[in-house]
Amino acid sequence: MPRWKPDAAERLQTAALELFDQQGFERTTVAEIVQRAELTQRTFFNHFADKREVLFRLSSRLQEEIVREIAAGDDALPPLDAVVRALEVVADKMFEDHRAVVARRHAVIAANPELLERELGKNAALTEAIAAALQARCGDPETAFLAAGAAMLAQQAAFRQWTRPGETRTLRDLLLDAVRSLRTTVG
Amino acid sequence: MPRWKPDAAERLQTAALELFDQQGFERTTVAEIVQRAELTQRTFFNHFADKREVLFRLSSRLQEEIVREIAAGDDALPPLDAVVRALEVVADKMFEDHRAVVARRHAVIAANPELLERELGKNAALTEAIAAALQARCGDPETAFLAAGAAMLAQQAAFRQWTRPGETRTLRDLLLDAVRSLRTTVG
DNA sequence: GATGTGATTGCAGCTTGTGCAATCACCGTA
DNA sequence: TACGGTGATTGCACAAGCTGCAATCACATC
Repeated sequence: MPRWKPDAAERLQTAALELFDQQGFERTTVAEIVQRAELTQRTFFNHFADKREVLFRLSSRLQEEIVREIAAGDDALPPLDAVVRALEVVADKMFEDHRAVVARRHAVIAANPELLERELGKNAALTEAIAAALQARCGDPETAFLAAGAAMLAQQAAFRQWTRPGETRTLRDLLLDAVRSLRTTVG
Repeated sequence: MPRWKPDAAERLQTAALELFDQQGFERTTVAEIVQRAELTQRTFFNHFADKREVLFRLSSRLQEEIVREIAAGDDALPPLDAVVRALEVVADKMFEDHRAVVARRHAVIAANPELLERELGKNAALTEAIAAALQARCGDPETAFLAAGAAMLAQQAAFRQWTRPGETRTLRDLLLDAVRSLRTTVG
């Protein structure tokens, strides 16, 4: 028989999400999480740099997908459209079918300032990565940064709406709406 | 004679900034900071919620000024222009004459992921406050959010440039340039 | 002169996070 | 089958961040 039960990281994430959801992030200790996942504290910190990171297991993959999609896109597209198209593709691939889980996770994050800060950090890193991908194509760093930031702003507005109870439109449609609104508001 | 030396919070901030600048945020302990400021750890945590917060003493005042300036502005201005005007005024009042100190502080923050996350949190809170101030005037929440986010994006681009060594233009001018670039990129 | 206020302090204790060494199933190779 | 390397997990000791509670005592007020 195997020495350990498989999927330690996933078990830790699941246990953590359940506990954070029930009793809040601050009122949950790492000791409780590892007890539920039948592991030890040391193992928790082998998998995750800190207590917050357990909720962001997929963000690096998300960033890779988006950057790849930008690089694979049509070079003739204006920078903002290039990013938006990539976000559409990834929204369909990684979000659309998991609205309930994603909304649940987002509620946990939104309920705690520390987790919110971590998410902002991930978003900022993603924005930088997008800007770098754009710059590899179009050149000008400031344009790349502004296009990346604008796209992420629209994405954020769309995501907020998408996780509202009762909302049924797809994230892709909401993103396109948000881009239209942004063009009106800025232009 | 007075029981304690005055301005404890300011002394703590000064001591912390010096130490962070010399040896980095992570390599500096709260014990070192309070020793330099001639206070105790308990007093440090009476003044600041955590070790990072010592670098953000002025951010609440900054937020108040900007929100007040938006409320005091011309009601007929489109939302983005209303925010930009407020940012211009506050840039002149609180930043323009302190480029060296501000750049120094920004370098310390940029050098550490934890501090960067905290700054992103402050910026997000400021964006929400701006959006709320706009919404009190123009109504639509999504437009308010997008205008606030777009203005903060331009502000961020301008600030980056303003703190570059050798840059001599004013933050106000750089902000207006960034808004123009944003309009081009988005529109 | 009595009294209340508030900034500071000491201390005990919990939680997060790290370095280092040890364990032991699994895998490839001889 | 035997053998040695790999890698995920663990225990332990410890630094550092942060909190609750009670005590101090200059200062202001009456």
